Parts: sequence; C-alpha cells; structure tokens
Amino acid sequence: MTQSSSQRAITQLRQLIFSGALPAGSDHLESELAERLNMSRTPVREAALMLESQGLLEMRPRKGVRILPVSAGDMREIYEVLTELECLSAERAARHSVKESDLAALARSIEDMDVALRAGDLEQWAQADEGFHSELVRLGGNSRAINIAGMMQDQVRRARLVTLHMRPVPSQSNQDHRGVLEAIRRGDAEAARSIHKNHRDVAQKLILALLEKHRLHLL
Amino acid sequence: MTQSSSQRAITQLRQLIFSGALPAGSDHLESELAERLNMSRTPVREAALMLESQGLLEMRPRKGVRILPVSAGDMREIYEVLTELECLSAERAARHSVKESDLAALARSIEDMDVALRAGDLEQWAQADEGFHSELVRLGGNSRAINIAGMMQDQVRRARLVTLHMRPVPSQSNQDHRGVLEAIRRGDAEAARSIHKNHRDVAQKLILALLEKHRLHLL
DNA sequence: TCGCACTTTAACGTATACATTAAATTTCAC
DNA sequence: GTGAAATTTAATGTATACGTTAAAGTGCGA
Repeated sequence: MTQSSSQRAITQLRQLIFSGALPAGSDHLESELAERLNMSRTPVREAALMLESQGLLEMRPRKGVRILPVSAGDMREIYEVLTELECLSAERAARHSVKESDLAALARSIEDMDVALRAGDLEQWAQADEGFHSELVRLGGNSRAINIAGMMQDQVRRARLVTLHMRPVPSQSNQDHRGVLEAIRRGDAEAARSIHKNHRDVAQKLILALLEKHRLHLL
Repeated sequence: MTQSSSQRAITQLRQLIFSGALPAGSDHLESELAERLNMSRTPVREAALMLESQGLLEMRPRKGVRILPVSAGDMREIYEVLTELECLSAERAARHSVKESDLAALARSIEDMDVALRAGDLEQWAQADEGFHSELVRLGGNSRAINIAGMMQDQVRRARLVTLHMRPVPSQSNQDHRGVLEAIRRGDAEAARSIHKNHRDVAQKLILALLEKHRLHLL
C-alpha cells in the first residue's frame, strides 16, 4: 500500500502537468520540485527521467525541467501512432475476443457517450470516449501496444483541454463506435479495423485543422 | 564529448545485454553492476530505470536487476507493433519523401542484402536488413514512431541471435524490399503499405513458428 | 530431523554531501 | 561607458551515508 517516493513523484508530477499547475513551456528546478513534493531530489530526478522518456518533459542541464508543449505537429505524430495501434487492437480484438462479457465495458462507454451528449456534457463525453478507446486497446491484448497507446493518450488528454470546446459536437462519432463494437462482436477483423481507421482519420483531420488554424501550443 | 556516467551506463548495459554477457533471465545487484562499470549506484540505477521502461530488464526489490527473457509471445507483440509502425512509415514516406537522395540509404541497404546473400553471410544480411527497416521508419518522419520502432528493433535483434541460423535463407525477401522502395519512389502510399505489410506478415509467421516449435526463450 | 521464533545480514530507496561547470556577476583596463 | 577577464554563484551529476525491511541464517525445543 505504501508506495515509494519515486512513484508518488511520478503520480503527482503527472497530476500537476495535466491540471496545468505546471504549464507547458514552464521550467522548474529539481530542488523546487523536491521541496514542493516534500522529498529529496533523488526520487524527483528518477520521476523526471521517467516522464522525460514518456515525452511529458525535458531535462535540460542547469535550466531545470521543462514541461513540454505539444504542438500541432506533435499531435499529428501522436494521432498517427495511436491510430495504428488502435486499429491493430481492433483487429486483434475481433479475431479472438468473442466472450460477450469482454465487450461490456466497450458497450458501457458507448452508452455513457450517448448519455453525456444528450446532457450536453462534453467533459463527460470526453471521459467516456477515452474509456472506449483505452478499453479497445486493452481488448487487443498486446501489452506493448497498451503501454504505448497509454502514453499517447496522455498527450491527447492534454490537447483535449483546449480542443474539446472548440470542436463541433461529436454527434455522429458514436455510430463509428457502435460499428467497431459490432464488428468485434461478430469477429469481423477487417471491418473492425477499417471502421476504426476511418473514425480516427476523421477525428484527426478535424482536430489538426483546429490546432493549425489557431496556431496553438497546448497545455 | 564527455558523456555522463548515466549515459555510459545505458550504453554499456545495452552492450552487455545484446552481447549476451548479461544473459536473459540472469539477476544482477545494482552494486555489482556499479562495480563492473566503475561508477556508483546512482547512475547505474538511473540507467536501469530507463532500460526497464524500454522493456529490456526488470528491477525487483532485493533480487536485483533481472534481464528479461523474450518469449515467443513477446515476439508476437513486438512484431505486431513494429509492423504497424513500419507500415505507417512506408505510407508516410511514399506520401512526402520524393527526393531521390532520401532513398539512397534504402537502395544501399537492398544492395548490401544482395551482396551478403550471394556471399552467404547471414550476419551481414541481418545488419543490412535492420538498416533497411530502420531507414524506412526514419523516412516516415514521425519521431515517436522512430523511437518506439527503435525499441522494438532492439528486441528483434536479441531474438535474431537465435533465429538467424534456424530460418531458411531469405532469398526472396529483397523482392519485397524493392517493391516497397519502388512504391515510395513513385509516391504510391497504398502499395508501399500493403507490400510492406505482406512482407512483415510472412516474416512474422515464419519466425514465430520457429520460436514456438522450439519452445524458445531468448537472449 | 523438523519446524518455528529470533537474530543477523544485506539490498534497496532515499537523503545528503560534494565536485564540476555553465551561467551570472563583478572588476578593471581603456 | 564598454568589453573582456576574473570571480562568484548555483544547479546538476555523482558519490556516499543511512534507515528500513525482506530474506537468509541460527538456535532450540520437540
């Protein structure tokens, strides 16, 4: 239960970054962060190294830890990788995950999105959408894909802080989700992949257009 | 020029792992590794954390650092991810990399493979093959994909220590490589992806069959 | 001999100390 | 006043010290 300081540092730094308390582009000395988290520099350094390897920050000698901004170009890269891994997962899920119980979480996320949209609650929708996508990857059963997609999803979440309220309401997006779910249910790997690919491509174009139009760097 | 001890530790530990000097499945105390590398535990720990995040080893409290074996199941996961990222890269390369100079390295790798095969030098062939695949990903221009594919390639290299001399001579593999190169050259993204996908799927099936047949865990 | 409580060991996780050196500041000649 | 050299500062990277605690070892009664 009691977790190590390093682990706490990772968790807390992530929270600080995702909440915007450590804004993109800002610099922070290791000693400042250590004081802030009530621990010595050692676990803070270890945590920073991990987060650096995950692309959330950059350690620059003598300049402190810089929280990395996410540019439109970065988001393009991230969406490209994420799309491939999710499509792989959709295909794999369709190929072997036949048990209906495995699909409950997916179905639930779809319902949650419907509910959230009817209530006009975008935050709720975003959370359910993230749930759908991460569950999809989980069903694919490839642990490397799961880890990598998780990292990419972290960045998508940061971008979503900005894009969520700029984009049109994603009212037809759930049709795709249902299509993917049905394809997996009937074991149609080709369809699962192609429907999801199309789903991601549409979303990607939309979000990237928004970001480039507004020349945004993001939290 | 003078690099940090942490960096050296990463480089040297990688060499020790890839050379088999630290065999898969073996355990090593942080203090042993520190002595071996002539440095204190601190940079060794930092290096081990990085290598752990890359899937090369595992840190187990009080049991030391364990060099992770790569099972057939692991290789399946690794090939799946690598295939997706390489296909993405082939497609992207075809879409934007038109300059002939960009393709020189690819063409060179293909020639090197031909030469190596004629000479019956499998090691040489493997090196050129790795060069082709990594250059392909580089041409895709997605820095995240490049990093991730690099990590996956690290594991493929370890597996190849075992599989290289068990597999049939890859005499027709270069046809695929040429096909991909030509597709990129003429900007045919669909073909680049599908030819490469087929290339990878064939190789993957072959290697996985070998591994499963011999119930191998690998260096 | 076996099993269990107790003691000892030692590996890790973290804190702290310290050497190095990039950056900032000051000094000083002109 | 300006620019370069010298000095000081301070943040990092690494070494070391130390407390905690899982695991190994020991002793002893049955």
